[in-house]
Amino acid sequence: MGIQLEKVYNPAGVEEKWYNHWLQKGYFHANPEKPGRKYSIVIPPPNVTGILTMGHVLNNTIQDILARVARMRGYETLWLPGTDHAGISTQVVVEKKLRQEGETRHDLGRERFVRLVWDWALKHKNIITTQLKKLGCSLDWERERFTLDEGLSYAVRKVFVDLYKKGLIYRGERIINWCPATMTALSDEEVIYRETKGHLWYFRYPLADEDGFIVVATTRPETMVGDTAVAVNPDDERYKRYIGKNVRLPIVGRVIPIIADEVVDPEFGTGAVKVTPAHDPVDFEISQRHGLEKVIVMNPDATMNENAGELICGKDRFEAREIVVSEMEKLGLLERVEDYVHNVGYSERAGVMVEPYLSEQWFVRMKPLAEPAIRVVREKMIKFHPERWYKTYFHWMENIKDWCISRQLWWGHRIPVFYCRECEWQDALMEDPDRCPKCGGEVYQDPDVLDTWFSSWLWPFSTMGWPEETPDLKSFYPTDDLVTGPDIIFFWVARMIMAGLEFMGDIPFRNVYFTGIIRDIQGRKMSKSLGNSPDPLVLIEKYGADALRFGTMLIAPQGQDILFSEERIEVGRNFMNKLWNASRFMLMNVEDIEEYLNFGVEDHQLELSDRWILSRLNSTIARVDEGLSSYRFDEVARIIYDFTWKDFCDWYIELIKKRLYEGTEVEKKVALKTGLFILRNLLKLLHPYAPFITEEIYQKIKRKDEPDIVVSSWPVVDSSRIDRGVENLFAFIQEVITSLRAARSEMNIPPQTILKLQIKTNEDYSFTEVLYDATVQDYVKRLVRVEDISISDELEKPHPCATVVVHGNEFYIPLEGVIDIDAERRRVEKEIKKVESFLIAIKKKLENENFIKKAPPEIVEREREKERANSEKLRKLKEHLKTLETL
RNA sequence: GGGCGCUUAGCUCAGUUGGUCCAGAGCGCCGCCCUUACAAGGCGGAGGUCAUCCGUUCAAAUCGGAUAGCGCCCA
Repeated sequence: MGIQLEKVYNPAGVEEKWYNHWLQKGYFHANPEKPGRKYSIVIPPPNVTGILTMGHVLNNTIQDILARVARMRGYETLWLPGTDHAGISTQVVVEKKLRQEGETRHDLGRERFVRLVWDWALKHKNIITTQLKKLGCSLDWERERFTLDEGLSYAVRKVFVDLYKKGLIYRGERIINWCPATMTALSDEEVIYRETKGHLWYFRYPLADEDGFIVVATTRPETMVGDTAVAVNPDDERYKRYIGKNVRLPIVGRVIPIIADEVVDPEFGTGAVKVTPAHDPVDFEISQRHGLEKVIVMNPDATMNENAGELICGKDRFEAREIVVSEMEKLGLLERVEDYVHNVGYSERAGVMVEPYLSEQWFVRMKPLAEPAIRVVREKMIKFHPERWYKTYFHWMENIKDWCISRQLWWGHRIPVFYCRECEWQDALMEDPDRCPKCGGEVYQDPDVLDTWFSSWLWPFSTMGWPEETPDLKSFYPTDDLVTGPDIIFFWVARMIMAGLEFMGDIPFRNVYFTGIIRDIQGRKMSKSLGNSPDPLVLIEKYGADALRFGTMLIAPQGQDILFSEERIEVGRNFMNKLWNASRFMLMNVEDIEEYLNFGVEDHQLELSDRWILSRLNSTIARVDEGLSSYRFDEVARIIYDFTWKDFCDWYIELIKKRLYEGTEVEKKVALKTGLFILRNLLKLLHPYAPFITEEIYQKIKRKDEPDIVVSSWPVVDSSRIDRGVENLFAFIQEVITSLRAARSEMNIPPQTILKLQIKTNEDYSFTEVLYDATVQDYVKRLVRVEDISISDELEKPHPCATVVVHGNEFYIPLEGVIDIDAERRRVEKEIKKVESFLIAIKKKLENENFIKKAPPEIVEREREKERANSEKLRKLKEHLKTLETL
């Protein structure tokens, strides 16, 4: 009875079985010594503490597709896994946990705290790596890395020391973004600007040496206690006479100068602004130009410090704001308050308002690193997909600012700089020193750690063993593709390019594919707080990993954000089930698979449907290859989907049933062999998208000595099998069948009713001859449910009947007995209307002299042909309508 | 303020170099069917002035410009 499969595909069990099998066979392990072509990708390391999100599903499915295709194409393929220690967010999570137990990290001390975070991180790392395995990712787990690994930490230290010696790392006092919640500095990229409703307060600052005052507008009243000047634009006529005079700062009583500086926008507020050098980046610049004093008025936790004066010392910045405003009002110095919407920076991780804060931090000088990184992208040594990200990249790179890399955290790579307690000595070193090399005094290490991205930017080569010259680096660097979200183009992509060029002397990757961002169906970003972020593991359990992957790919157009809804995954599941059942059908007709695979088919034994499906298969392979090489993963998914469902299932399988059930032994074998050939290739094309189900089915239809699908060979286009003639002929037959089915349905003829059919052919049209072919007539009989066909070029039209016209040929369905004349009349009238409006459009074209003159001849000819066929169709339909009316 | 993107069927989106799809798919909707691979299915159907306006062209959903609305990034 053939090989039996379950009626419904059930992914549970199947997925784990094959993943373990693949791992056990070592298919994902890359050998750098193996001769031949290499392919490599490094994973964008997910946060250790993270869990799999839909974003990861999208991103890693694409990488897996690339890796699996490369593997099947015979490349020695490395997809390198790993995780990121995610400095701030990990430390925040563990501190929060500690707080619930009533402790702080300071209670534990640095060493114990870091150990605690390590435990936590390692525990979580397994969660995300297990999830990636569930998704089916073909990662080389023997090479798994973590940014705090010994090897990677060594690379980080070496890079720091090298850059320090080169003078590209320096320590300086600057305005940085300070996160008062986590009490650390942040880089510019870690600040998110959000439009925020606030106010503009107009304060009167009394002149110091005469009556009157100057009015300044500010959004941050609490910082006024740190003002060391008032600034106006030098060209502002209103204020020219004040420049050089002084004001007495209310509340604190300090006398500060009125200065002129170009950056002051006369349009903002009153045109006079307060200058608070220690709490505003622009004011800091002004202070540098004018030699102003910088007064820090806040503590690291954003409470006001003793410099702020008694009134607000110790108060939180927002409380201080209210106190200052009411005090100013009390003093009669508050002129007015306006509503004001402005962009305010928030900490990416902690979500609180970032404080521009003067402090001493470590920086990387970026300009010298950026220059070559701009060049390699400009010269297209690295390509971006889609291309529009070039512009974003260049804009950022050309306006690059120094990178603040020190963080006041404990979790991370400690800055390898040592200071002497006795003398001025300081240095960055690869080995921890015992004593000061200069004076022999006691030394201590800088307490801060490095920005997490300071290790991530080395990822493409630090994971491969750099600074050692390893075989991995030789074989797999530069990597081929990087797949990531555009949200980290600055954080990560740009910096990796700089690091690759600086330390490897070569680009880190050849192509960057930027995915879209997954949103919910309303277009909102997925977030924990909205609760709109589905758990991919739940989806995998419900629908299977293949369905999740395929469904996601189907809706992920290049460079566009993706609106996710679970229904999309159902589409994936339904497709897997369809494939499963098509395979089930093929297999239930097979007793012994080897027998069929060994059966040789001669070309003349192929039927029209065989030639057609072989042609379709090969053009499908070509389109899939093309789609993959242009990173059109959604399009490739659609091409495979359509070929499988429409061409293979709806048409081909339906057409071979006659041979399987009623054909000779040879006919049956030819049909099955061809069908299995199609199925085998189809499974291979689909495997990168849906690795599990394709392996499960392939195992049942492969020869015992053939390799598993995961390491089988990628289908190659056989262009001798692409036959446009056959495809056109078949399209005609499809049109005949579809038109007859539509007629049936519109006349409410129940599916059980078997019809008779008479065909009056018209030899003036190109495909007519094929209608006399017995095989083709069988196609029509089976798919339209007709039992008897009579055919001739001169045929008496039966009365009453339904008439369908396709390419000049008339198809009569005798309607004796249970016919519905009114339905046929309605149907024909509708059809006539359609043809008429089409003809009007064509005639309009053909009557246009310019069209005849200027359009290419073949286009004109095509239109003429359309006109001829449709005029004839119209004439015949009208005739038919007349006969119907006489009834 | 600068840059980028989007606007096609009720919903979500395809439509790669302008003319062989009188505009396609999935979901939803309507009708008929549990036809021995599949009801997670089959067959058929309804539904769109391709945001608006102007232009280029023999020909525009497709190219150019302007407008409107939405979204993102940067300052």
